[in-house]
Amino acid sequence: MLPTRRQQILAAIVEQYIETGEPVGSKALLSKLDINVSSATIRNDMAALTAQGLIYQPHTSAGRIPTQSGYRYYVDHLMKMEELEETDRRRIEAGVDERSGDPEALLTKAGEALVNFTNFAALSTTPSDEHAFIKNIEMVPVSPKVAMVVLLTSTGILKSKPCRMDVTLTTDIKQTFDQLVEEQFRGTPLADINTVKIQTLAASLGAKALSMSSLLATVSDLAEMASQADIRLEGKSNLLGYKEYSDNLPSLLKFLGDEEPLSMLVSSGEASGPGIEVRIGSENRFSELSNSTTIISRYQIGDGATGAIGIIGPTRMNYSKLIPRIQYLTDIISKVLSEVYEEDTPIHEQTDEETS
Amino acid sequence: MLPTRRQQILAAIVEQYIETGEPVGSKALLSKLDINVSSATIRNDMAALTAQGLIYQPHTSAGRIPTQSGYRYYVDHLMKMEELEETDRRRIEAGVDERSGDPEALLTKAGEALVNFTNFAALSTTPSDEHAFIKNIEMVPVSPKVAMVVLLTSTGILKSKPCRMDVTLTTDIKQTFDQLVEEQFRGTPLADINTVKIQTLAASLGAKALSMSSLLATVSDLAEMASQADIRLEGKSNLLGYKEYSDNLPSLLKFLGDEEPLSMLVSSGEASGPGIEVRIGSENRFSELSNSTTIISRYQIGDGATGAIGIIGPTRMNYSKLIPRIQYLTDIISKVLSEVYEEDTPIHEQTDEETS
DNA sequence: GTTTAGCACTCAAAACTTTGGAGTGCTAAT
DNA sequence: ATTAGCACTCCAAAGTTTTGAGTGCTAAAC
Repeated sequence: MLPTRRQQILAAIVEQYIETGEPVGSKALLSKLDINVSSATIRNDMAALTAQGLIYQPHTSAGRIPTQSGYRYYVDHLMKMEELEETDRRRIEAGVDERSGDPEALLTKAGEALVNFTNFAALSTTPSDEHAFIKNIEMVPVSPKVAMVVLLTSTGILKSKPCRMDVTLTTDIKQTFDQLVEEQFRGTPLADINTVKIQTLAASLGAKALSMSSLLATVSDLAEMASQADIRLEGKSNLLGYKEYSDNLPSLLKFLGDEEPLSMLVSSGEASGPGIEVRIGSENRFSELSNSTTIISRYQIGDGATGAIGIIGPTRMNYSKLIPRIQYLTDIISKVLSEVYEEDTPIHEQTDEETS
Repeated sequence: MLPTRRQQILAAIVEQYIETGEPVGSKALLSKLDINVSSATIRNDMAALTAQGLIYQPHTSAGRIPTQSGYRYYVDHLMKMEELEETDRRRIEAGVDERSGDPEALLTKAGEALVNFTNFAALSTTPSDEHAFIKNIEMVPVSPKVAMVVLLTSTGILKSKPCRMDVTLTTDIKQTFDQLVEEQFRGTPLADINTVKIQTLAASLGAKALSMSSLLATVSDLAEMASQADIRLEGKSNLLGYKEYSDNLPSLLKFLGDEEPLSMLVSSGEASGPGIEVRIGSENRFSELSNSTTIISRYQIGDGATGAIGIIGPTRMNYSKLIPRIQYLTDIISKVLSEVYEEDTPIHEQTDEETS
């Protein structure tokens, strides 16, 4: 455990550096920390902190900058979370004002809100739930050989895809398909739809298999699409301008342009439930992020589907301000989505009885 | 009309400058243009071209750079379109390989393809058609008071929106709605759906109006959403790195982040049909684009819906190479989409007879 | 033992200077 | 109309100087 004064000094260095972006010298600390020691004493402490790897000098005659471990120590032990003002809350709420409860729209809005109030890049994923099931599948003819197939899940995710048929569409085909949906798909967990299931199903159709095959393949694709959360990243261009990125912007932007590493980034957290996770520099496992911090927060709908939102920015970011804000945004998302999607049971049948 | 040699000189300056980005001097031209005059002669011609405002010098002792008018003259009179190699064609085709014919997916892919082969920012709009009509509307309950409403148009655009009900959903409500869709909406041109129509319709429902009102409002919203093309811009971050933007990148990116000016940009072209339009510098009406060129090309599905794709980049771009490529990409888009959506008539009824 | 004043030292950044060369415009000759 | 020749301009790159913030160390003070 660090002596108190050294903790104060480290905290002051981190906060000052976050604010100004300039290396912090002993004199500057003196005025910031009204503490009754001389600059020489502070220099001694700074030398000790440097030896411990918590701060470093960019060159011999410069002030100190926090190292990655320095930030980590600060976040873990020294940081005081900044309380949210009422106006902050209201601004965050306004940013995700999406009354309809469409999860995709809401998450997009949340991402935009993060981009706006953090000035970093923001990522968001739609909810995914291994227990999600198919609520409905519709097939609508669009032209003689093309039908639009639409799948809706219990978590409110809607995916659609055109299906190009091998044969001309007939009402017969549509009826067969609708029946199949009714008997085989509605209520089925997404996880249960796989190529094996689709193939055995096709086999059982006998003569009708031919006309159904491309439709079934489309259903399978849609189930696949709906079960994996999609991830989006916004505000990449916010990252320009941060001088810590001036060297390696191209490689960072390229990295962020790919979906795959991003979703690894999101999913690689502790598999545990909700919570906020701060990864500093190389704690993100990707070399492209070695001078970035990610703050990723998980939301949960009722006690079912989960997803994440978060930001990516330079390690020099205002942790004590951002963390509570992201936390609050996450809480709102959980709340709004839970209101709409909490009850897992389809109401179709229930209301049937009620009204009769 | 410019004398032939001056034309040659202007063309050579434009081409050389496009290639290297450096001001072009008289000696450099001498070797590029094997022409039997001395550098002094060329200098005289260059002085004349400068006087006419077609080229300029960044400073007294530098070579020449094309002005906006210089580029314009080049594009209008001097440029030789570069023929497409077979491999180019194939690469472009591969870039938009989207067999399904979903217009939104296809246009997104086309935008990505443009981003990749031009290294600029690319914009694309989904098709919009004032004669488009409603193909189908589905309403699927999601929770006791929320239904997902999905609208599909004759042009293959699918829009969905959750609708939060004032009352609990019942099968009765669903039946009423489905009947309404059948009788009032299916086949109706999108342009005919407006708040007046919705209100008169609601009035005619009598007692049922209350339970229908939010659903009808949602339908109205969806029709609105479906009738206006959405526009997307990709590859903004490609614009980093061009030194012509090093000053005013932030304002440019901010401008490109807004949808509204972008759609004005796309729609402000001559209202005429298909065709490719090159706007250089201030020919784009926005001050933020004063050192950018936009190349915007319109595609058309059959003889109905139209949309646009295009690029935004610095005025220093390879016009003779890009224009034919964008043209070719446009042709492909038109062709692929026409194949699927050309026939405007719903086939539901036709096939009914065929199979009976 | 911890703290402090004082001083020599270091080094990056900014300001300034030097140099080289590409390119021009002009003039007088062809 | 074209050209050779020359004086001139001015940027860019490289080199130089100046400045000042900040350090580490030492020896004295608490």
